[in-house]
Amino acid sequence: MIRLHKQGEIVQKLCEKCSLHILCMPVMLKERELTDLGAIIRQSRRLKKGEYLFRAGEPFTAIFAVRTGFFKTIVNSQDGRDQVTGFFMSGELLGLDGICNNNHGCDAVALEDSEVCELPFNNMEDAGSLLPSLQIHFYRLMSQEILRTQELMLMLGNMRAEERLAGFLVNLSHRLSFRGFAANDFILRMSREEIGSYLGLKLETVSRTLSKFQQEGWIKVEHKHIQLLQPWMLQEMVMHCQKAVG
Amino acid sequence: MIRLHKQGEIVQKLCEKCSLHILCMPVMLKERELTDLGAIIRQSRRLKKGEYLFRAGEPFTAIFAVRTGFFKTIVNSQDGRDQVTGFFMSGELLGLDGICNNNHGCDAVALEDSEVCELPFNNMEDAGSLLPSLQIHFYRLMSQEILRTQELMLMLGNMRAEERLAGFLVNLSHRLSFRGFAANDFILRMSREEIGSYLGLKLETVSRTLSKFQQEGWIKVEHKHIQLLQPWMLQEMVMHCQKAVG
DNA sequence: CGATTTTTTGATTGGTATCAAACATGGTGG
DNA sequence: CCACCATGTTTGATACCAATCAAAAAATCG
Repeated sequence: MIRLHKQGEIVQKLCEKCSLHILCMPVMLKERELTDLGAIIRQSRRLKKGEYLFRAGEPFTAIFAVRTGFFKTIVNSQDGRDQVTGFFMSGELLGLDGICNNNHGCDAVALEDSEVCELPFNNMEDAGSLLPSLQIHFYRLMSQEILRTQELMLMLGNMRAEERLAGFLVNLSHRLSFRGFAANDFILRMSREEIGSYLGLKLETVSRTLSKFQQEGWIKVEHKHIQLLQPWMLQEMVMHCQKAVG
Repeated sequence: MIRLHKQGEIVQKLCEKCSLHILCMPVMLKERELTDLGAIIRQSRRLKKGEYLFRAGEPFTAIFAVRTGFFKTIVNSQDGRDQVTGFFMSGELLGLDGICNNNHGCDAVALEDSEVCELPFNNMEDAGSLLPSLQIHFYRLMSQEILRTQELMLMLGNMRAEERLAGFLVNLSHRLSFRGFAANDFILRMSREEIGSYLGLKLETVSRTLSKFQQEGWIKVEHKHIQLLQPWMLQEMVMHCQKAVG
């Protein structure tokens, strides 16, 4: 938990749902450990829309937790084609794929003015040996990222355009509501093209599919403002998709 | 390194390239640490072809390193469709996605008679605090798994059937050669359908594409026996694919 | 050897990409 | 404040790749 912030209460609320909560809330820890942990989280960093938090290939020194704002990550293939591999909102972690080779495996770009907490990885290592529970917590976070990419693989490998987009909207809705935002009324921070890249579709297909969902009465689309009118229909589509269409 | 094995030398050779090498080779560690580490790796376990090492949902207690043989992992989607998410050969790690929720996120099935080393995760936690370098090594392994799935996502999201299969063969070739096997002459341990599931293709497409590669003279296919005659052509196809086809 | 499973190959269908053009949006500078 | 341009979005027509349906051939297993 970052201290000395003007809007202390708001920050605390954000932090409650953060993956790094345990690192920031020394209250739960013993007195001795508290002092040791003081230096783990470094002061937050602000980024303007479009700014890069890090780029693929840059030396890896820290992991980041989104405090406010929205990010995307992009992997660059050898031949210039690149793909969005994730969208990250407050409380979510960026940069875990950099640990492996000591340099970042993807670009991270702010999709709106944002703020992140920086966790230098060296401190992390030290803290891990001091606090076994922290080490395990961190294993969990990394494992969760593996689960996330597995789910995405399932979408990319098995699902049709409509199912992928439905899955995307439902997932976004869940994550927003978990963080206390409206589940069925939100602003898309990313372009149609970025959604397409993430889902392995072309931007025209994304646009067409959103229009179709609107015609069906399942959602309301006003540019980037999305309302889920019948979210259960989207959920349905992700679950047994071949029936819903065939 | 498992001791007291009949074919000591062969085992040692296999272990040299194993991800868990560092856990098994106490030679590199100080005397005191050696004793502590004695109990980390548990005796290996044998599985017959078709046997499950673990199933999705089962309580997670250990991570496994393939010692000999070949495995696939499968994620089950809610509606019954499932997808192969990886193939694992000797030295590679299975079960990392189970840490997150304390139960396994996928099935792991032996594709031939196999043997694994079992690493109880509790021991792992203890060992991590004793040996910081070990903890970091383990972070690296998990990060590597994230990188692997990212690469696969790129294939599933961006590539055409030919490119995916070329990428698959090249990847297999690299991993085999890293472990001292022939790079351009190997036996596929999995069926066409399993390859298809992994690559987001139907088995017919896999079969057709292999036939096409053979007609081009790039590979030789004899059932499960594959020879790469012009591996650079496959590599080429993965790198700048649109040119090679358009 | 026969039964079952896997693989190959062909014909057709269908979903998404591609190409193209109109339209809306948001930011910039006059 | 508005005109303007660059960018992003929608929608339509067409093309193409891979899925599907189908059937024969080959391999595996008991």
